[in-house]
Amino acid sequence: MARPTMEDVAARAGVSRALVSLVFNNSPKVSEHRRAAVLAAAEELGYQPHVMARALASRTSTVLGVMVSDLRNAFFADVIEGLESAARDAGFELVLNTGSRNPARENAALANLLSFHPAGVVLLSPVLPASAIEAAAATCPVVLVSRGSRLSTVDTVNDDGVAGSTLAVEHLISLGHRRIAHLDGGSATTAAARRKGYRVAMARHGLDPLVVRSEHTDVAGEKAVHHLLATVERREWPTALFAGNDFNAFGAISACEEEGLRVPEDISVVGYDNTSLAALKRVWLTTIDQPRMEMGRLAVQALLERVRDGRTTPARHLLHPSLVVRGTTCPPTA
Amino acid sequence: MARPTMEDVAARAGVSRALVSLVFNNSPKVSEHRRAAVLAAAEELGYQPHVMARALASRTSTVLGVMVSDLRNAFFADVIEGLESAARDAGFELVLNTGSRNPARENAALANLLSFHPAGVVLLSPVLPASAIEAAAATCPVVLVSRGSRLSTVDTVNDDGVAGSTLAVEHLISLGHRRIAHLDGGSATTAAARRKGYRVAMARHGLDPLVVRSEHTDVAGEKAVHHLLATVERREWPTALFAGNDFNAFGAISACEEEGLRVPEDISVVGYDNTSLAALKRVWLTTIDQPRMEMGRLAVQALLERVRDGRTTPARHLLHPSLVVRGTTCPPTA
DNA sequence: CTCCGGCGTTGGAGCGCTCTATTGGTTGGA
DNA sequence: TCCAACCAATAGAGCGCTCCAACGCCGGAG
Repeated sequence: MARPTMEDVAARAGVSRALVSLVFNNSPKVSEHRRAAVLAAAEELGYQPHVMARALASRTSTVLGVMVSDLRNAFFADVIEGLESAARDAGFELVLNTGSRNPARENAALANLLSFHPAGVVLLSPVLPASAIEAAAATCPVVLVSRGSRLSTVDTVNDDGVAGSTLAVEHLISLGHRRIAHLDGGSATTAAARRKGYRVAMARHGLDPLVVRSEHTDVAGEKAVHHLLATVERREWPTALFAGNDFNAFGAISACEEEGLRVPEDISVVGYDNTSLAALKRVWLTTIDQPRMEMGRLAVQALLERVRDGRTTPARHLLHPSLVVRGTTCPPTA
Repeated sequence: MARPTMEDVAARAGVSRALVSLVFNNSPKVSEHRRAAVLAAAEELGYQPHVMARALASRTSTVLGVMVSDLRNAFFADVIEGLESAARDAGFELVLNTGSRNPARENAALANLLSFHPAGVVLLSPVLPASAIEAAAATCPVVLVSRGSRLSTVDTVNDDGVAGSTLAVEHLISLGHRRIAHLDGGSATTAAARRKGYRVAMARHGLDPLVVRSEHTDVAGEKAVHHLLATVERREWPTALFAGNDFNAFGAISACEEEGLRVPEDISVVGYDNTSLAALKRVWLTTIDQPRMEMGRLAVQALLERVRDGRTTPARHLLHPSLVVRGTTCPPTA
């Protein structure tokens, strides 16, 4: 278990420890034959530089802390893949932590991350109070994903929920729909922007908005539709539904079918998020896709700009979502 | 950004650096009033011990490396939650990495993890060659999750796929089914055990097995069912399907409905994995649940036993899956 | 033949911490 | 009264590495 150190490599290669260090930081001022000797010795011993020792000595960290509010949410998995690939390219490593959408645990998780003295910290949709985020930002660069902030010390990466909703509504309108209801995401952080985009888009076309209070779950989507159909006169029924997210859409589709409405012939449904669920052949949901990997990459980039280029102005990335047309939308039947 | 060190705290509290160290390792041999003074000073300065420096000095690491072959798979998210909670309880931190189910990238990810000189490494369903795993095990304790191994230097944590299949088959038989087909998982690592359990359980009840080659995806499940129904005489059609996993089951259900078979009235379906998909109200799939969090916890425990208690014999955890009865199974209609 | 500049190389200090050995001060039993 | 025993506290070495200042060496200019 005792792993070889730089000293061991130096001894075996017949050089000084400093030279080994230079080789491993591929300094140009090392003669070719020495470099080869060092590399050979390292190879034979199975030597691998000690990240922590390096961090300590160089006073710079290659660690990027990542706090995920909810690992189970597949959305974050994609963002993390983006983070990971960007981090690897830049020579950084990720240290991951979960907060389970609980402020106290998120705080502990964040403290934990900070104890690594990381180069930067990425918070994925944290439920932390702004004060905690501000405190962290005093320590190292912080970037928020899927959560806004006014703090000038933190960067943010979000999808443009207003634009996403607009895409959904415009798509439905272009198909010929005019009575389009929105199943609202309630208290979810992303819900407000989506609702706003819906309202604005509807207004632009002179259409009356119809917002049904719901949540980002399949059960809520189901309930909302039953409620909607029960309270609205039949001939006033919407011909299209724009759900707050894919799960909600899934529940909404179930409810529609239970009510004897075929999707999409009788009623079109659009989701949001483009989760793996939406791509299942059976569901084949028309939905709004957020560039998740890209969001991860941008988060890392924002961090690096602060670390390497010394940027101090806040970066505000608002990414453009895109429409993924699948099988749950079609023109309304006259 | 310059963070306070132990030296700063010591100076402010009017004690030596060593005393501060003792306080932070809550040694019993520190007088109460000094402890209070140190804690107060640390609080005022916002001091937080530097994990890396500590690791270096103590020659022990509190880092647990985790390599996830595929972060997108929600299965691993649950396992990681288990790892995380167990690690936190034991005072360890997770360093995470992804391999994207690509041997070369997994190798790089593993090397990366090892450069932290972690206390141990958890590999979640790696596709790495055994030799790479063996090499890693020479460096620090290694535990494999959802992947077997003969190496005596590594521990393993798996679910008992044979037992899981048995549960599924016994459930169907107890409902009165006798013609039960299995939609095989093909090359997936877990498929062999599931297939075997199916065969054994069927044989025990004197029933003829019917294995349909498939994959762990919804599209494959759909295809398999269409193929099955096309090649088997109608009166010989199975009354129940045991799918290789939930996705496969989902596709299978779609296909059944397309063929005019109602689920579960005309045909029962059992999945495997109890993914979040299975719990969706619309799907409400009877399936086999793996104790994923528990698997994560056991993985950490296995590591700790090697690190702390010096265990050198391999641990082989085979966890018992359980049956989750939902809405896709019922007695066959005579 | 001496001197200088530059290159490849090295010693050593130090990053923030732990840990062993040791100090100085207090008790309590002989 | 003295010393062993004990306790709280500390000095200092060292973990594996980086980085700066300084070194020896060589070739070419003077």
